[in-house]
Amino acid sequence: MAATGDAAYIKQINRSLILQTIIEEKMISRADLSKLTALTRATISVQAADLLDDELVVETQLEHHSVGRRPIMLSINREAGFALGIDLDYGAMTFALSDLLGKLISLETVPLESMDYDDIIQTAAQQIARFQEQASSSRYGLVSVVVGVHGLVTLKEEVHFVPRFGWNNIRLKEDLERAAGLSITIENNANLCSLAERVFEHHDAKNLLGASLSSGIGLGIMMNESFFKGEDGFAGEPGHMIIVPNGKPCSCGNKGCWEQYGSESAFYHELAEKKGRDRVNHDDVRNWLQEEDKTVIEMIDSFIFYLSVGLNNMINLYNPAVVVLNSELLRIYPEAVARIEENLVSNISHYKHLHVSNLGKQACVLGACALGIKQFFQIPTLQLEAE
Amino acid sequence: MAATGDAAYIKQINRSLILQTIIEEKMISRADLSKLTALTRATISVQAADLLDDELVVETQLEHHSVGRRPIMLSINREAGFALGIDLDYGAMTFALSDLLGKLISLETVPLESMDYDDIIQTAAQQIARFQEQASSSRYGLVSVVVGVHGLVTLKEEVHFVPRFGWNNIRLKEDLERAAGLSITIENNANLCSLAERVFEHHDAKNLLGASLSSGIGLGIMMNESFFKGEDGFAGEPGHMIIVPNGKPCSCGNKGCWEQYGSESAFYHELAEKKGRDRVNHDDVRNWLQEEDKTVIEMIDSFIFYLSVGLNNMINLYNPAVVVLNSELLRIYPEAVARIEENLVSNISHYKHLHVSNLGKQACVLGACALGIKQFFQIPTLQLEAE
DNA sequence: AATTTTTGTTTGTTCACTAAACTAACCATT
DNA sequence: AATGGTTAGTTTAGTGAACAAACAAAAATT
Repeated sequence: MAATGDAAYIKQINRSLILQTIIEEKMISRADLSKLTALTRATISVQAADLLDDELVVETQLEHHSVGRRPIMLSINREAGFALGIDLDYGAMTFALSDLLGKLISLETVPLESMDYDDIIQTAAQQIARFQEQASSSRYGLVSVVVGVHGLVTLKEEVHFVPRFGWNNIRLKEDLERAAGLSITIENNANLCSLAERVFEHHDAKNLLGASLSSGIGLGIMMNESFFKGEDGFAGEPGHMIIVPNGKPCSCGNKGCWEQYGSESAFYHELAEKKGRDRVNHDDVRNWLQEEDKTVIEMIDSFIFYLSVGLNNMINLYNPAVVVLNSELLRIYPEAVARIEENLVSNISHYKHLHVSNLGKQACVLGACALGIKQFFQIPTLQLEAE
Repeated sequence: MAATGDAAYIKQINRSLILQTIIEEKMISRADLSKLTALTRATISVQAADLLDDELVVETQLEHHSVGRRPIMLSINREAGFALGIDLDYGAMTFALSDLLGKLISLETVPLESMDYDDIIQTAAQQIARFQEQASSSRYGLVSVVVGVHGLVTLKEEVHFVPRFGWNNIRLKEDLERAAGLSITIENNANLCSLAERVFEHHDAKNLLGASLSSGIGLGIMMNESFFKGEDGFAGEPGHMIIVPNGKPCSCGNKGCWEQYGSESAFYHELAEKKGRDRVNHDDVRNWLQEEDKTVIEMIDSFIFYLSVGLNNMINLYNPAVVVLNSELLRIYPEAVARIEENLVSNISHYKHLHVSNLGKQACVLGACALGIKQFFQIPTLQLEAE
């Protein structure tokens, strides 16, 4: 059983604390680390020596214009290793390589021609090998590979269900690890998006919801610096929350699910019907909006009403500090946030801020890199600059 | 800043682990503790000596019928102190005194004649003093006083809002601590109910939802052995989840909130209307059910439909292992669970078990005692026998 | 040049753990 | 009764990481 405590455990705790403080402060002396962490200067010196030895931090001499001995500044050796984040989306895989402070080194999107599982594994493995080669000259090489999957992922990182690919209970982790020859982390894409918002954008939000609106509605829940996953890892499926009893039928077996009313594809689908078209896309909507097309504005208002109903429910259930909506549609509708907030009037709902994401489609890969960095440093919280 | 590690911290971690193991195993030797905790026998001996010294555990010699030296069994000194749990409900306060293993020593309900805040504080303080006297001969006396409040409680234990009492931003903790002269913990009643279910009933459910249906719908969320509270402490207010857009108006300012459809009082209210009565109560419904009254059965079915809609939503958002419904109404309708489960058919919803609570109205005070015991022993998880 | 101030290192102590040897107590067999 | 085997619990020596305090280094101020 047992997670017992011993000296090594203490040292690990304090090492994490020190690393985390260095990342937050960007550049800091041993003396200041001692003040911030409440560890003695002696302890800091020993730990700093270990970190220097491991090449995880570097020393810098700055000029100094106050009394006392000049401090030796410590900062993260950001190129000691690299993190690879992968967004395994329908139709395309996106790869992001970042340094240890989350700065993007390269960002590439590879279209997925084949839907065949083995082909996808092969393509991914080839790309991973390429990035591994690119990172190989650094001290630690590729420190992590994290794959974002647009579906249900269990606590054991098994892929339980991915609607667009038609995958059921796939052992993606094992298959990809075998093909690529290194350890891989599988995570739900909405979780990665919410982590990205937390790490790169909302440094004050300890409790954050990230909702991705596209074909369905994905929800990433960051509470107290960690993902909220529930018993199996399936927490946060708000798309199948019933908001209209006996409403539109849904593929899940129920009627009136939120994603039949509040997802972007529901919006496009209904708009196409109203416009008597086969399909409409993002650019059509943008043009209609510039022309102040009445039908479109009415439909957006209706969309926002149903969106707000679901948001109201999530806010009541999770009490987040910040809610981030990742939606291409809302990005082109400047009043979106104001319009939604007009609907969030209950005196029970408590949240601090509602935003439309700035990270957009990069959120998933950025979150994947961030997760890899967190794991590598073994730190519970991470705050980085997007550049 | 900083929660740093040092030797004392290690010792505390291992002490908690040992105490928790003794509670789980009820009676265990040092040698077996060593096996279960992976600490060496030497370490266990030192810690056991401390615990004996603190009178938190006692030694027992049992007869023994196998080879080798006879073990000295350790078990919790259950009467070293007592926990007091208080349910501050509208109209009545319930007090439960338990030993350190959660066995009820006394259970008393005091009607609240006055609604005046100061009178309530006075009454509570007097009762607390009585129980403190009762516990005073033990080594630690009253080790904790936990008050369950039927409303929103912040992370700092401020009472933000209690509908039935009309309280807003009340400093109940401070006022009661001053009047009673000891430290007091304030907690939301639904949280305490869910803790009680976890501690006394569902020992395998790491992730549990406890929903209390009465005048409103309260939700206690136990995830990974701790309360899920959100940014302010207000997470889990499903009563104000909108399940009927533009539905019945609610006091919260929205329309179509779940508690207008799925709470017991909504049910009674609507039934009274249908029956052309001023009001109906629990016994009326029980009688009608025995007579197989058609109106009542129809109405229960409708109630269960709306109840299921909300449960479906909570299950999708939290992915719990176990959902416990605390409802007097459902207790007298034996098919309740089966009927609800007929509605939970989505292939996205994941939960393991749905139950109607056995603890009923005692859940809150039992959970309050359990919380006090957890705090006193400083252990993250607790499993006790209800007797 | 001497003084003050701050940074970082060195030395010695404390504390909780482990490992291994030891003592204690019991059963089984001869 | 004596011996051997087995399990329970204690003692002792050693390790690692923290802390405290003294010390050394380096800069600005006087």
